Amino acid sequence: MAFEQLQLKNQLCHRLYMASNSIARAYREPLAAINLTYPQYVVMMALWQQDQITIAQLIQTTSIDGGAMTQILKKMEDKALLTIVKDQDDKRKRLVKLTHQGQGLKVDAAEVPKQIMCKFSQVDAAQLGQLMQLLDLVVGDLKEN
Amino acid sequence: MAFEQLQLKNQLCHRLYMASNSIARAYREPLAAINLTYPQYVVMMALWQQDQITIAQLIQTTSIDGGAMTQILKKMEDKALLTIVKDQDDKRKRLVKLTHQGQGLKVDAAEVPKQIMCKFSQVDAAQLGQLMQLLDLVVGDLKEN
DNA sequence: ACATTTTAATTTGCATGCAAAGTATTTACA
DNA sequence: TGTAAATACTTTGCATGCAAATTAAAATGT
Repeated sequence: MAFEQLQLKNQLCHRLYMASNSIARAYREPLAAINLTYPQYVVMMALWQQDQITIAQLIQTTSIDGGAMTQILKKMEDKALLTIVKDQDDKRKRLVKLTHQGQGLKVDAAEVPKQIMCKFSQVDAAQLGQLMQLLDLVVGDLKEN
Repeated sequence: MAFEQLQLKNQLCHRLYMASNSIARAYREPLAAINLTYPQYVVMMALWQQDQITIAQLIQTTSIDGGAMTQILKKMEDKALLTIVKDQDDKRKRLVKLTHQGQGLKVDAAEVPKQIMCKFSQVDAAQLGQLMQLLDLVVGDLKEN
């Protein structure tokens, strides 16, 4: 029997696993400088894009797990980056809102992507674009069942 | 000031985050059928490729964190998939060895990649190959420094 | 209106990823 | 040779990702 399919080096999943961990690791230092973890940074990016959204919308935008989101938001609220208030129209929902401090962090955060881009020497911008397109296709294929 | 770099939809890291989680999620069911978690599956693939290696070699091959590896191997040993013995030449080292049962699992595991490939409809084999190459470049760039 | 179902969040338990500290051996070096 | 440095693992603490159970509130159906 042929087991090429079980060769680690032929596995897309393992490439993604390594690439995802690698880039998360690369973000760790720059993000630590502004006191954010990676998922917290993703939440901030979502809120800088659109503020005053429900937790469900935040989950939708970020693809972060709901169970994790509760914990992440709690820590971010402790750091006074945002506040969470009940939606008066639908009391099941809770609205997430950036604080002044949370909004201000955007300026410092803008440095983070630049620092990351500096790390790329073998890959050019066109290839990164192509890579993102391919990743979108993969995510799309895996989305529905 | 322009903040395009902080747009979530322009971030490679977020694409990788989603793609990696998506594919890990896709593996969950098929792997549960053979009672393996994803990292455990990676360890098994490494061992099916080369058995009787040290934990350091296993870490090198799989890119799994050392601290996590200890725990993962412990659970796999409990499931009787492998055994761990001290290397008599260098007593710091420990050798990981598949059990008969661990070796036998390879046949069932061979079905897993096939089931995953079935999920891809938008992406063809050539694109998957290209994607893997690009991911290698990214990992390479992020490796040093 | 009332019960059922659906939606929005939180909570809990398990399995990592990762940094940092700790232990046991082995190597290297003065 | 004796001590410092390096190597191979393990342990611990924190932050998720995810599934499953739970709670609260709103929407549906009869």
